[in-house]
Amino acid sequence: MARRRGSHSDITGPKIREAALRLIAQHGCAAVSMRKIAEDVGLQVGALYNYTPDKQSLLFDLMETHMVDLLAELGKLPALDGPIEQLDQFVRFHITYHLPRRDEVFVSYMELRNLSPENFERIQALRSQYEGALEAILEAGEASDDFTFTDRHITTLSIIAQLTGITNWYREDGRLTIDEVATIYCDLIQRSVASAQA
Amino acid sequence: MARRRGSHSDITGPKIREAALRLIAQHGCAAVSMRKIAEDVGLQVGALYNYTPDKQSLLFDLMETHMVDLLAELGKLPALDGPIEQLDQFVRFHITYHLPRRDEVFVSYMELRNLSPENFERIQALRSQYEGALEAILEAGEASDDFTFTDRHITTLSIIAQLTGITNWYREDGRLTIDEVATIYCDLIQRSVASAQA
DNA sequence: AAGCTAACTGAACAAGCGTTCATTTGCCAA
DNA sequence: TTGGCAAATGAACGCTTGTTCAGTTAGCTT
Repeated sequence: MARRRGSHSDITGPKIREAALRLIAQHGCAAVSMRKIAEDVGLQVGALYNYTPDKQSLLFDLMETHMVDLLAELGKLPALDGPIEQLDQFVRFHITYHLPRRDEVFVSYMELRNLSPENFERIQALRSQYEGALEAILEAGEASDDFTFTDRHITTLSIIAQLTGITNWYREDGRLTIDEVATIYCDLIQRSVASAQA
Repeated sequence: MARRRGSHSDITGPKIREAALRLIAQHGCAAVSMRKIAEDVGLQVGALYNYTPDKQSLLFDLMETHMVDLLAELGKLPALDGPIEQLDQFVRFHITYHLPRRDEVFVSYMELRNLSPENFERIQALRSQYEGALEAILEAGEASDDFTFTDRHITTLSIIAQLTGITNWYREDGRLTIDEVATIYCDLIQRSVASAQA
């Protein structure tokens, strides 16, 4: 066989995805044309269609990849015993995973409304899986009397929002390292759910 | 004088703003054309330009109006004595003001990147003012030993993110009233900043 | 009733959009 | 060295975009 798919494709494919991710995060999906993505990579528009059937699929692929990768990494965490330790682990994982991936997070949250209904549902399902992991920790903590809250599900969503909000203000060259931010949030969140000390 | 500005203008102006806000919140600024806004109101495109010089100004106006109104309402709150009461008041105000204004909140947060640099700065300044009000409460609570946290500014941003996230999942026809949500969040947030009991 | 003018129409503008495809390029296997 | 095919080009498609503007409509003021 001569010239299998992959000689340039291995390089160009990821380059397109990287450019698309960066540009869409910056300007929004509807504001970034296929031509601008191609220009950023150094191609003509037509070439993009060797890598994606259409713009919608490209957007969906970026979002799905992010969510799948996130869940895969979450699954690799070592199992811990107590809910308090598990909550710390989750919070720290969320922060250290998300902060170096600002573009992915931005796109995955802001471009949901530009997905077709079926694509939207698939991303939502992945997101629910992630939220479910946190809610399970809260449930365990409730059972062991480590945690107390008025409404478990809302507490889950509250914590997720709190954590995801970090990507809106965190700057790598700011005064805090990712680890310091993680420590601050572990403290805030543990206190917000901790049962009153006996 | 005959036919002063205002005979139809009083009605059409707000109708355009309402339609623009709703459509932009739903689809994003770049995805909503001036023609779609006009169609929604029942006009031809050209008529819109009697009310806004261009699309950018329309978007900015929607965002600025929201922020200015928000700050005005915040300013009307009765002054309370203790930081704990002030924090409760702020949280409850944020929730009751924002939840019935989902479109405004959505647009004000998601369309920041579609603003020109100078318009962006003006909105950011208004937002900082709002965050400053919360930070002042936290500062007072720190001084009175009611509150304890690792980093005051980050705690401020964290609480704002936590509160603003509510608009992403709250549904008017859901199982909780706005007041119930407010109570849950007052509890969560108070516990996350409260000093250990003596 | 008449006339003024705010409000709106409808057509036009150049530019840009997503997508398609016949054609060219250039690397690799033979 | 040559043939084959993946990869990229470049032009074209019909359509939509934001914005402008000369002209039409209609309601208030006199």
